[in-house]
Amino acid sequence: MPELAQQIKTKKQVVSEFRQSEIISAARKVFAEKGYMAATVDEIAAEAALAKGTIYVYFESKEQIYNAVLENDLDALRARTLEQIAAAGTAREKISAYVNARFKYCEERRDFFRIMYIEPSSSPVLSKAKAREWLREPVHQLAVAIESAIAKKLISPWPPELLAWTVADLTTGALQRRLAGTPTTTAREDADFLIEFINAALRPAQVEN
Amino acid sequence: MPELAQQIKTKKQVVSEFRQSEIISAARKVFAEKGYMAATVDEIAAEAALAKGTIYVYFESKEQIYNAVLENDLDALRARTLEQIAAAGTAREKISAYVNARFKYCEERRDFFRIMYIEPSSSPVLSKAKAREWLREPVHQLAVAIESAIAKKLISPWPPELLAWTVADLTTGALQRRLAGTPTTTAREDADFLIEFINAALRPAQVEN
DNA sequence: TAGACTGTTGACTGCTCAGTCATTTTTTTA
DNA sequence: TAAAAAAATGACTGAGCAGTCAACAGTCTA
Repeated sequence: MPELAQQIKTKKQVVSEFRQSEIISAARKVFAEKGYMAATVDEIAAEAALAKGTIYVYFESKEQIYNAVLENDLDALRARTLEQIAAAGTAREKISAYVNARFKYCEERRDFFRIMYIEPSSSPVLSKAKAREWLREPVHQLAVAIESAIAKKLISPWPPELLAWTVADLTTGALQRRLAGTPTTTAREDADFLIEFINAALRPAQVEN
Repeated sequence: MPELAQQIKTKKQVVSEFRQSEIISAARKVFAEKGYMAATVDEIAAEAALAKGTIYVYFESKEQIYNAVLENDLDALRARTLEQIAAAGTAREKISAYVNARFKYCEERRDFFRIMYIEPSSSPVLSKAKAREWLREPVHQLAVAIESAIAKKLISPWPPELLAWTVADLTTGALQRRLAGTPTTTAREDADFLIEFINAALRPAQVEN
């Protein structure tokens, strides 16, 4: 009965994945609150309403849980950002799309962003270098679009990669500030300001006649 | 013999301060490498070539050592940035001064910046909120200068505080990127690009005739 | 329903590390 | 140079926590 075996195995996997995602959700919350080092596996277990032993059935270590949380969310963020960028037409629109995608995702997944922005890179975990790797592709897409816009003289001739990273920095900075305090402005206002600011900088210098 | 007592006490204080600053230096290095949580007092002691017990003669706790490191360096950074801003004339020059002061200090005090940019805020330590407090004043000075430049129509009419924080974000972002990887550009190039970029954005929109 | 099997549990173990303090070393005083 | 004072030391203690595992609970099979 190979089909049945197949069936059983699949069911098992489904349950296992469900448990894993439950644990990841609990861990995300705890890590966002305490940071990697200060968070305990007991807390994650309590948050997930499971015993510690059960956690270790589905994950090998605290570190692996942490990596699972980050990989999961970084992957989704990357996919979404790339999607939005691809859907946009001009370089300026792609930049808007980038900024907006980040702001939106940050609102939706506050805990993930807290981990991203607040976590030390020096833990024995997925380093910020690895995380940066994940963020690289969207930024690179921006750079490509910027490059061709520069060729068409639509925007000032600056190094495209540098410009793209600058857009990323502005977005990160604004989001970090929002996460750090109680923001006095709405996310929309902040995002719009950023986009306006970037567009102003990109405006090619007026040609002297 | 009050003078002698005075003398003795002063000498004691001098020695004590010397020891403290030795410990702070060692701690800065270790914290920069490992982060607050992962760093151990034993490592700091080894780095300072002292026994752990001696550390506890001059500081009450690991947390206090950490705070001493940050307060010390944040204070110097703030003072220097304010100085440079004050010395500059126009708003644009003040912005340059801000960016340059940060870049310079970052080169000089790599370890401090590593702690600043890489440390979790969630440790039971001087929070990023407190650190932000320290960074607030220079940014505010920038905002003041920007405000009056806007009044003179020298730069685009955007919210001054927001603009000032944007300058800070750009600087922080660029420095973080430099610290994260092996930079392919010089600090000068990065700083100059930033300043150019900001100036381009600040350029008032050309008036249509 | 007995027995086998799968998933869950939380008390327990071993290790790390912040902080202590009785002892030793160095410096000062007389 | 001997006694007293100050500074430095590092072995030790207790707390906290990652990871384990023998026992238990729930589910399926014959």
